[in-house]
Amino acid sequence: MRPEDIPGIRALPVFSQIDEENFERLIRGAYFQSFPSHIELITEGHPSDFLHILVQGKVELFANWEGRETTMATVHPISSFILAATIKDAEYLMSGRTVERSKVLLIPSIDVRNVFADDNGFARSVVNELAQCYRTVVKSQKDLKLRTSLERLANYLLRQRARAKATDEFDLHMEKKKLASFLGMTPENLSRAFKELRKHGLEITGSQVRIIDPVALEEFAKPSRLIDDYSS
Amino acid sequence: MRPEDIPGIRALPVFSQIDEENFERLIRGAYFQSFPSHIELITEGHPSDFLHILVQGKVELFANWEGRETTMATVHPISSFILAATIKDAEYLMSGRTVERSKVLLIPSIDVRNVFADDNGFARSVVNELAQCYRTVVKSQKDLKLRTSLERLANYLLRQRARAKATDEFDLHMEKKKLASFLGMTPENLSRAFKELRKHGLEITGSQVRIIDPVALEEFAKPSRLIDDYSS
DNA sequence: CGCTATGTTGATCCATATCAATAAGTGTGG
DNA sequence: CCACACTTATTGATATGGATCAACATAGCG
Repeated sequence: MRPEDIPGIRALPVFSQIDEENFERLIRGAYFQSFPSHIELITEGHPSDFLHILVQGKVELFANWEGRETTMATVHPISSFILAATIKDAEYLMSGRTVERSKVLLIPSIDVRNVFADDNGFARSVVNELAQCYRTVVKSQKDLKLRTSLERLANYLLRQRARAKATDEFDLHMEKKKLASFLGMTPENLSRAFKELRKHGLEITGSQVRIIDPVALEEFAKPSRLIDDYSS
Repeated sequence: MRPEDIPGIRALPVFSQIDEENFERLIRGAYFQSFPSHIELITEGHPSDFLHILVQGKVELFANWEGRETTMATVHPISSFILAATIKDAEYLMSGRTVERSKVLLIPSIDVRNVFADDNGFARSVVNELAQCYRTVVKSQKDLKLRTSLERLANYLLRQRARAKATDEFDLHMEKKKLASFLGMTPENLSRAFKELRKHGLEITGSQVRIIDPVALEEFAKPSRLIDDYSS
């Protein structure tokens, strides 16, 4: 564990309220590992041995059933993933793979559970983290059940725009294939959906998105605080 | 608050690790309320004033967007709902209405947050509860994205069978209309799906389900521990 | 530079939604 | 307790969003 990496980890919301001594305990057994792209880090159904913290790169969480596969989420630095499985000492519900060169901090799950049992500040941070995760999935569920794929795409793009500090030109930071899977559609359908959104003030060239007419796009997408606001 | 109701509340997992004194503090400001059927208890977008605990009856959690509506979950006694919003002091993401005469314990959210801040056992119970909620929604998301509506119905029925202690004859404890919405389909489609499942060993008369051939149904549904096991 | 995976476009198919008409429940008030 | 009204459930006909299949273009990578 390189000393210069510690502050970033320490600053994570999930570790913010933790006692200094217990934080030491946590990272004592932890270690960084670098992975090339397209490496499966965790596999659904396996027990949680490590809490993963993505420090650099990008990780896709996905799930399989009967030969089908779907992208559930993308993890960006710096954030932890599969916290719930670690705390519950349960098996992973999702698999995770790198989509680019990534650096991950691996904290033995047993240490996480031990510190969780001892450190009251940490327990409260975990609550916040899990409440956030839960509410995010609920929003995503509403998105899936209440909207058509075209509406989901339009709202997704508006959320990306907000993340990109409201600039009207930004990059899809994802292969279209994965974006399609994330949005619950096929690549072909996504391709056509992008064309369809030209009617609502959108342009796309490769992975470069340009929102020509934000008002028109919003008018079509009808974003909702209760679905699209990922800050609460 | 009637004394005879307390033990059931106290026994809830979410209150199990709480200090006696703090439990008192929690229920001091709490009160029971009885509602007829079809009453909206909470509304999405509103701030969380009370943690709700359903003691008797049944409550449907649902969500709206642009005139559309979908059933997200059904709450059965005895369990709390909208815990995440209460802890985070955030607005509700779902609305809730009674679907039959129900009795609900209302605990002021402010008390819940105060006790959460003071009581370490409670903080840990909340973690368990939220981790459970999170994993349940993730499973439900996988169900939605990886399966067709027919497969979702078949697996739903197998889960109900497990809940009914593996008896092959049981009641749908829900209107078909709501079941359809919960499963992400229309009532018409559900009606046809039930008929289709006759090929796979299922019979239904009104709300009475009979699984004639559990093996055939499982063979079709292909239930998965990582989607359908609601105990972990 | 060429192989392989991704993306696009067109044609077609299918699952599911929508529309419409009954039928069957269910709750309410007389 | 019955009758009416209203909601829910079923069934059929049709429409459509989205999937699948296929061919080709493009781009990223070794």
